[in-house]
Amino acid sequence: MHISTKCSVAIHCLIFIYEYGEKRKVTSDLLSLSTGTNSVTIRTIISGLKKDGIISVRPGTGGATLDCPLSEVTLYRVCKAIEPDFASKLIGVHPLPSPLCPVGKNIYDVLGCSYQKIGKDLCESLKSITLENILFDYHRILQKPN
Amino acid sequence: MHISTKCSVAIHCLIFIYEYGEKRKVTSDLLSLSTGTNSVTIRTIISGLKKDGIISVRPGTGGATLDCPLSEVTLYRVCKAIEPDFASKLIGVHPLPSPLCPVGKNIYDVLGCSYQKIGKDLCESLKSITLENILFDYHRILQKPN
DNA sequence: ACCTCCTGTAATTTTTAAATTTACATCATT
DNA sequence: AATGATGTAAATTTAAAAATTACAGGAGGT
Repeated sequence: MHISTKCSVAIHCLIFIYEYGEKRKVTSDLLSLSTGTNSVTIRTIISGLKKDGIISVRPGTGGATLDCPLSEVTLYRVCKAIEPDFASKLIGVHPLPSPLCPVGKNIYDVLGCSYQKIGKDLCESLKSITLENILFDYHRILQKPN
Repeated sequence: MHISTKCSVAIHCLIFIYEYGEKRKVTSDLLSLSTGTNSVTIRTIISGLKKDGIISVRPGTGGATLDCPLSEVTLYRVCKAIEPDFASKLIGVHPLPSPLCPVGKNIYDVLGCSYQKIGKDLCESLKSITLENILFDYHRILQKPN
């Protein structure tokens, strides 16, 4: 049905970790401040990224660092890490079509044919953008006056 | 942020109108029953499709009919008709990043670069599927035993 | 001309999903 | 042991989507 803002928060965190992860300890509280998102949400996102091997989090004492080449971190991988079945709920389907109507009885399967393709195409599109690309944009925007 | 279930309801309505629009008067109440969606929502969807020239609705007495070759009705056109700026809100962005943080201050613009491309790709994908394709799937599924 | 059935919208309420808050167990370092 | 983190679970709050209610038209039948 939708890709949540979690994806945006995740990328925000990854940029932050890349930029500051070596110099200082990047905790969920710090990311919470930078993103304006509460720290529990940050931790679930971070937890997903960690499980996927994109970042690692120092146990006990805390702090996150990138654990993967920038060019291998695609938007697809980020979305998948934080919401494994995001692609299948891109477009919502009305839940109560009439089983007495030939259209209503079959609409779910019919839409499935097309929506699967749309989902696959979206995944390809998300795979085409990497954290490397995004950091390039970030630095370009940073250097712009004002 | 997401493509709503309205898109699915719209396609359901279009299939229904194609199948029964000539034989009987397809009203919003009938579509409401078939889709399991209330008739006001149906009417706003129908209204969008009408404005786009996909269907026409007999004024006063009611009833909708297809007004466009099946091959020209793409999913893109349907989505656009019922939600003109659907592509720009595909992926949500967290609304309150810190303006004091270099990342927070620029994240909106940075994400914009990538999200615009994703949005464009999605539109292309949606353009590749027509009502003709969907009706083909529908009839194929109808003919399957059980 | 009037009644009926339908559309088109506006305004409100309900429902549902997402995000926040609260709470606490656990894990390293000091 | 004490501190400052993470990792989750459960409950509350918030915000978005859909349903409901209400009503002003339009066209055709009688």
